[in-house]
Amino acid sequence: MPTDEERTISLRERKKAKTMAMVQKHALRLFREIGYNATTVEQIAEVAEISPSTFFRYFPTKEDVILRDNYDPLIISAFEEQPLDLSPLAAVRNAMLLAVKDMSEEDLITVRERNQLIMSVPELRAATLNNLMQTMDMIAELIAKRVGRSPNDLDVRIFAGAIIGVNISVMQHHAEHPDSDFAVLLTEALSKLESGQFL
Amino acid sequence: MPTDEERTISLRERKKAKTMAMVQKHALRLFREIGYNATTVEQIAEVAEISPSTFFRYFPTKEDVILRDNYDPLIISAFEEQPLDLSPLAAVRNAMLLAVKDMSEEDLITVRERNQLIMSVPELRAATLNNLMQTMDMIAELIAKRVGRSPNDLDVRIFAGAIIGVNISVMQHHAEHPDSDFAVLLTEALSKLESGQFL
DNA sequence: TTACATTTGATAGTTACTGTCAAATGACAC
DNA sequence: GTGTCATTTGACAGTAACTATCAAATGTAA
Repeated sequence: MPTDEERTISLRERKKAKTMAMVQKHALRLFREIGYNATTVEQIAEVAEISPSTFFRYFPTKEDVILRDNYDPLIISAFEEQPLDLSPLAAVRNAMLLAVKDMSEEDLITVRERNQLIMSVPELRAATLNNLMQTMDMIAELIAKRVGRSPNDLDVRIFAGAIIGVNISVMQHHAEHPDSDFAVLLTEALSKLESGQFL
Repeated sequence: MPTDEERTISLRERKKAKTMAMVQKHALRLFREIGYNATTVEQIAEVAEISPSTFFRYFPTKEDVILRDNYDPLIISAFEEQPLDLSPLAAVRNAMLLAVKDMSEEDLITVRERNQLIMSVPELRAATLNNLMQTMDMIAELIAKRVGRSPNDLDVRIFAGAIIGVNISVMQHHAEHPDSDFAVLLTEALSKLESGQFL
């Protein structure tokens, strides 16, 4: 008995989604079991029962199998719902929190494990930081629109940079202290940024 | 007639330094002329008149030929000379500025060109951001010592993160606006961070 | 000049990734 | 169902960034 989704999404699309999920699952497992660099794409392809060519059709790089995520759109839509009387930073903070709060307990565990892996593998960390620059640009655009400035305005950019920098610290801390609550950490950190009183 | 340096440093060491400089010079030129990805290590080795094996002895990765720098030690020593009555952020700001001010006009041009290249090549940008995390850790350590806290203290880390984030924004802006004065930009940016009044 | 330590180049791998093409598979009209 | 078309897949042959190894070349120091 097909669900709603299965009715609207074609068999082809369903198979693709399934394959992609399987590949990611096996890849994450292998990376944790024998290490990121020690795991070859060939091995991943083998356990996921696809050819190496197909692997690269789904994921342009080996890194991508871990890094692919979609938080930015979530943040964008959450940000645009924030009341205009909030300060820019409060709006960003709420938007980021909403994106986190939307996740199930299970998702949070996955995210945490993923984060630990990323932070411990230089290649993954570098690629993640690179992605964060896109997020930074996105934040700059959102803020710029809100305060009626250009996204290229240096002040806007600095603001976005500080937010991302704080995020990186929190990610790092969270990877080292897995029991901490990411949402709480992030809220506090961004509040300190607003007051200018870090220490 | 050998100079002071030539007297204290062996022929072997002098040759190595010369080779390394040559390789970097040719690599930078080729990257700018035909692009980073289009330039192979083999090509660089050929024009620098060394074997590819030797290239990798000098530089562990192709990226490294561009990214290798030594600003951190400069910042450390400059930081430790800052009077204790300065705020932590003022001390960091002064230390970073001193590291920049120490450079000759020619150095500044090289740094600027290097920065433009780095920011325009994803691989180089990613690796640079990764390196900046080390700088972030270093700043956290310096600050921690100064205010008598642990380098793992989250507040200290957040502070260091914000500083690095601001730095990234300034680097990005400087790459897009080569005529701007990096030192001035950075000073203003870090001041805004201190007051908490970005916008 | 000799004896030793370090550096270099040649060679043969491995692995992430790219391009191409024919075979397999799903979509859709009938 | 059946045939036709578009999409997806796998096999194959490459490229380029590294890695490991070993003998030849070169600097060092007595």
